[in-house]
Amino acid sequence: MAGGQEELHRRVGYELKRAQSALNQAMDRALRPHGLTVPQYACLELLDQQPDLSTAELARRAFVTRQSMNVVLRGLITAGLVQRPESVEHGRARPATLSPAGTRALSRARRAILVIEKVMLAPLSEQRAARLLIDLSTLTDALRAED
Amino acid sequence: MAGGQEELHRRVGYELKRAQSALNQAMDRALRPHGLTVPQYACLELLDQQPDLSTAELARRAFVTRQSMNVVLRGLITAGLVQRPESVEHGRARPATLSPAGTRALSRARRAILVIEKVMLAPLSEQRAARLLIDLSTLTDALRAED
DNA sequence: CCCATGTCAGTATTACTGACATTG
DNA sequence: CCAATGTCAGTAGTACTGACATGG
Repeated sequence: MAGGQEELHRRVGYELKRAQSALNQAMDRALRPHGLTVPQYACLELLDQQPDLSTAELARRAFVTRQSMNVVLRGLITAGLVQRPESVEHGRARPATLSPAGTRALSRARRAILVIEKVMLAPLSEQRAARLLIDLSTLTDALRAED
Repeated sequence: MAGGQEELHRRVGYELKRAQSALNQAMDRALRPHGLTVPQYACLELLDQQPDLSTAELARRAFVTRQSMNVVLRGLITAGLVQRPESVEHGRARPATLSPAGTRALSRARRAILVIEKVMLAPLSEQRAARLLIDLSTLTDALRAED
């Protein structure tokens, strides 16, 4: 109950930032040879997991605004990795899907990323890694519940 | 040994990003009324913990380049929160320090940030929070060791 | 009317690389 | 000569806000 909690509080932001910074840098280095940025890779993963997502939906899942996601998406379309219909019969949302080239690019990029994630988790036991993910998720939910 | 590890690997990047995104957003909202950005606040904290750091040293501790830190620092100097000597007797490094106004601004901002960090850690026991920080640090070190 | 979406426009901040002079 | 620092310049990519039209 003493100052121990204060210390924890002061460090959680720092450790999170440090971890994300290291991961981001490592991912960026790994993706560069593939001509992808980290947000672009994230977008490809989202579309692979669930095709036909709209820009707005992709934005929510990547934690950015529609406008930012639109820029990322445009880059991927220009590169021929993502396709979107010019118009749709119903509604405004134009669902995006991976092109064959996009699927191939994601496949290659994913291999590089998996190596990084494996290295990162290597020092932890499987149980401990699982608990880490749960706790991270708990933190996030606590923050988002404050809105 | 089965596909369980694959699953963990696939999720660690996502959970880290999600947590950082939520924290960043919350901090940004909390700091805006104080006229500070997240990197600016981080810089003030670093200078409070250890005054007279050079731009390059601040950059290393904030995980950015000298050039980026210089921009952040210039904003803080313009706002009158940080002071740097025009020239130094010895060497090139110009140590930065908090001005009285900077100390006051940091003090106010820190209160807002501590609330956020407290909310974030509230769902975890002290022991579990401590373990989380240790594990995060371990992950980061594993990544950085790869360079 | 309301809400979500897509999109245009403008801007800010952070962040990077490259280059160069300076200091020890 | 070399390493670290500060700094100028240019650029990229992400991200934001504001605004407006459209579709259900």
